[in-house]
Amino acid sequence: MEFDSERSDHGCGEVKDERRSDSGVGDETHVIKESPMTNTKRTIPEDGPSASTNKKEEVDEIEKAKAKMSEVREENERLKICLNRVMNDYRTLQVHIQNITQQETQNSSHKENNNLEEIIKESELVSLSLGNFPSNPRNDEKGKTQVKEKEYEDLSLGLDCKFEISKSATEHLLKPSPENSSEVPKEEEVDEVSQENPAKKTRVCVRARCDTPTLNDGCQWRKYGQKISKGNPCPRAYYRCTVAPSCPVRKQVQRCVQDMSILITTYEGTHNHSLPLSATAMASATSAAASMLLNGSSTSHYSSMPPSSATTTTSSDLHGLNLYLPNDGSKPKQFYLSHPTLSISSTSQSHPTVTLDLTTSNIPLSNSTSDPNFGARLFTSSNYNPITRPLLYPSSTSLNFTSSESNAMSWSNGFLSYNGQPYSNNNNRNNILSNINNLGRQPMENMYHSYMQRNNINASIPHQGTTQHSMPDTIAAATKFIIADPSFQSSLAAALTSIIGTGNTQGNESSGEDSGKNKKWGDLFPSSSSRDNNN
DNA sequence: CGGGTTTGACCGGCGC
DNA sequence: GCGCCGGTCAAACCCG
Repeated sequence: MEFDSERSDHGCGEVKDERRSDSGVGDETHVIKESPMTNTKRTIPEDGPSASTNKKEEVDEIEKAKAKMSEVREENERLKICLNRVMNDYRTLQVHIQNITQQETQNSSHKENNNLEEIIKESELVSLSLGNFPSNPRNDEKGKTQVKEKEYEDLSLGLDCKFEISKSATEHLLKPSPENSSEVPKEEEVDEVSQENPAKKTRVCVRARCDTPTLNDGCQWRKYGQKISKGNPCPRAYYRCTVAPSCPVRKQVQRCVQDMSILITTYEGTHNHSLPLSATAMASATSAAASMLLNGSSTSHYSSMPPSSATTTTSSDLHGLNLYLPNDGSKPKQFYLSHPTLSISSTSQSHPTVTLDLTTSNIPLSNSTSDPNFGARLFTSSNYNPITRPLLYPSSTSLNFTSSESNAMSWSNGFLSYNGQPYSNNNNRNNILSNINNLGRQPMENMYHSYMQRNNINASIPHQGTTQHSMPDTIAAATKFIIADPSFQSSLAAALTSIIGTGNTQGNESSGEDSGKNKKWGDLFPSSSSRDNNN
């Protein structure tokens, strides 16, 4: 509850400040904070008896303030440089991945023409789902890579993830000319197209435990309708975003029929305005989830599972990574990360839907296994075929998923560590842990190269199914993926933020005991700063 | 009184 | 073509 009020306090009123700090990257904030201090200090020596010493102190204070400001400026500069570097790395790696994907496609095309056609079909299906694509058929390889690039951009636009990195990176990729600075026409274009094809927008469904009627996601919503939907006695509420009057974003809120404490929130559409920080967290999560789905839609890796049942959670590759253990029959085993449960699934309805399962429950949700360790179940359930997605250069990351039970995996400065309780359903625990640790000790560059190599290897191995990877490979692959994909890190962080928030609403709030609760975004993912500090 | 919610009516897509 | 169902509209209502 405290969290909710805090979030709402930091709601839309904060947008202005964030926008301001975008240009100055925090300079002004510091100036504003410091100037009253210096002002009050200045008034002291006028009344004081020893004016010279006080003046000296005043000068010292001013000098300190100046030094601090310059430090902040330097830090801002460092961050900018780091940001640029990340963007460059992102572009480079995306080109790499595209080349690899092209090679894979070419290699497998003569073997698996039918499947490739299916992939292309499904790729276009997802493209349509965003409502942002021209419907031109793309038959050549170049066209397909352009599709992927466009998909990536459209997802980020269509699902509200409008961070400067991804946006500018995709802009650079798509239009190398420097004339892309104007964002407004692009958004208008996107909105126009999406309005042209409103029935095929991708939706992002967020499942989270929440006592409140709606999930507090940082945006302002106005309820415009309520319906009893079939198969669920709980009414479904329809909300419209009211942050901007013309914002087309809508969300549906409904209680889960199996567990009334679970709130199912489905987002649809594109915000045509800046988002508050708390809203960008959720938008980031949904965008990352959707991008995982989307990027999993057009690869030459594919599951043997037919894209049949609409809502069945099945095992599939995640960016070429199978996060499921080999099936022992019915129950899929999952990759336990830490406290919150995060799953990503998709359904193939009229709206392709990505589901972020942020519930932290012992109660099995959908068809997942029980979750004795409150582990973060990380899996995809995609009816689309996976893809070798563009990878960001893995920056030096500190991704800490420490739970209250202290059984957690954590990334710190590019190294993965695992503390406390192990993997529950695993006999090869030591192998896994050693594998993880070995993996974690690799420099990030080596990790990337090894990943690329493995990708090439995997490209030559025909995929018989989605459960062919060994468990250590699964963990390693998942680890690599998470490390390498900042958007997914954002997703996880947003999920954690959301979980922490809902946890508070459930009366689990303690005054700062929770290690994650008071952590800021940058504390969770100080990737840019930590990397820069290494220089 | 303005803004948000409620709720019945209406519309369009889809399956039979 | 018909009916079901999800989604939206808009008038009435509520609340601060």
